Amino acid sequence: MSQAKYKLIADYIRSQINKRKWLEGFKIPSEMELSELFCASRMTARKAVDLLVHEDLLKRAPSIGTFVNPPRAQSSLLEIKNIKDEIIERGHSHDMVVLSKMTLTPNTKVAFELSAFETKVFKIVILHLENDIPIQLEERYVNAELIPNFLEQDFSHITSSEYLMEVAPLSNAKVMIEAIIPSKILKHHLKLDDNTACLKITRTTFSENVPVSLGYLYYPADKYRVTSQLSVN
Amino acid sequence: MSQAKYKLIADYIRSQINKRKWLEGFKIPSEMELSELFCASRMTARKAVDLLVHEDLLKRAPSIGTFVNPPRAQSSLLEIKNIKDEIIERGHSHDMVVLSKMTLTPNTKVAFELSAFETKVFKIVILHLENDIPIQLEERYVNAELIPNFLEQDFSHITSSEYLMEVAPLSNAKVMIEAIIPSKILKHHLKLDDNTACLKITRTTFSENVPVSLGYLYYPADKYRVTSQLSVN
DNA sequence: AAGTGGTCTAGACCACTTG
DNA sequence: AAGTGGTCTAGACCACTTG
Repeated sequence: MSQAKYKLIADYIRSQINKRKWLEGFKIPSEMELSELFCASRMTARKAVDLLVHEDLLKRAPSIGTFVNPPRAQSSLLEIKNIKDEIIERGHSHDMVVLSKMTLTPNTKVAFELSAFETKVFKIVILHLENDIPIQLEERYVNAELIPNFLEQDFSHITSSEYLMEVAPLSNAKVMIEAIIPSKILKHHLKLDDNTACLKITRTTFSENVPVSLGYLYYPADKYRVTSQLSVN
Repeated sequence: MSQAKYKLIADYIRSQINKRKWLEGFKIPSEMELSELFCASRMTARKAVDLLVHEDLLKRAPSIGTFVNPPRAQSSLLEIKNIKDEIIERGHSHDMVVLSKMTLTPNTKVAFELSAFETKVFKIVILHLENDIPIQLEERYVNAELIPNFLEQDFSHITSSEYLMEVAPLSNAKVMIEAIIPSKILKHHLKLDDNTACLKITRTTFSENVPVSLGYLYYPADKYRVTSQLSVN
């Protein structure tokens, strides 16, 4: 299959950045230079740059040039996106390691959030890797009555979000973002040193206003941040 | 001020959607029709559509047409609330201590965010107290050319947000949330112990798409977290 | 004066879905 | 066969910053 020329140019720029040949603040070749380099018209080179500006990888400064933005995984709070899609969109590899699976009687907090006072809940702990580097530890509780086959899924291939989306389409969610000092076990799984904090996102998801799942998502603070654009009107 | 033609076309489409003349699922005029309607080339009409596809307002279906998307998920993180209003709403007392005020030549990062390559910026550092307990350290940079009287304000009585809102009404903002291990000086000002992380919110605010102000807001992680409700549709 | 990104034109060929 | 979006070209003029 053949790629569009502007995608080839974008891939080239992306790879220079990923390979750290072009670092933060680097002024990339001008649109004219790119178009000559790839025997393309300026509009085509420009389209490649447009793509990466939209991905927040580059930033334009009119009359001056186009520059590499600071690196870092980013995520928009607004979108209900799972970590896998986010990683794939960045063109990186995504892998999962299932650390544990169990059925249990929920503690007060979990029971309250899931309105699971009468039923058991399933718990899974999954480590998500981006290019083989830990990026998220997912600790998830699911109402066992609502999603009876949850534990039988192969969570090294399908994400919990994907499976839940299939069986209980998401209608809304409640999100909380906190900063924490990582516990020993978190430091171990996320390979954190003593100088790195941890971002904790707690997300309760609802299907038709019934709480289905509660997830505690832990991220290494040096590799992950949440971003959001907002506008008045 | 004159608008680019593609923006006019985009505004037209946006207004049709906002006025509910074009509803979810509606097939908008083809790129050829739009270009004829506005006496523009197809590439220009296409650029307008591109813009709205990126905003998630439209969706393309090759060979078929371009359609209006369902309304987007929304989040209360969107609310542009300042710390003072938040504290007052809780029925608590709010006080501010101005730690520093200065005029300086911006570093690369600040210059980028504020597009302040040619001008000086003002910097203020303010500690916000809720019931006499430190709740936010605000480090704010403001384009000195755009807001020339900024430093002369009495920031122990008016917040920077309130003043900025007066002189340069906010049109949109970019927000980033991170977790950090606090520096010594942060620990001191926020009275943090060694076991407490710090939530860092970076917010760039725009007035009519011109970046006006860049704020780094630091919160004690044990006293502050961000919450948000979001719903699909 | 030379270089930059921002915008725009008037064409072109393509693969694909539809009547 | 006619219509759609996807891609691409080889130009053009603009405002702006820089040497």
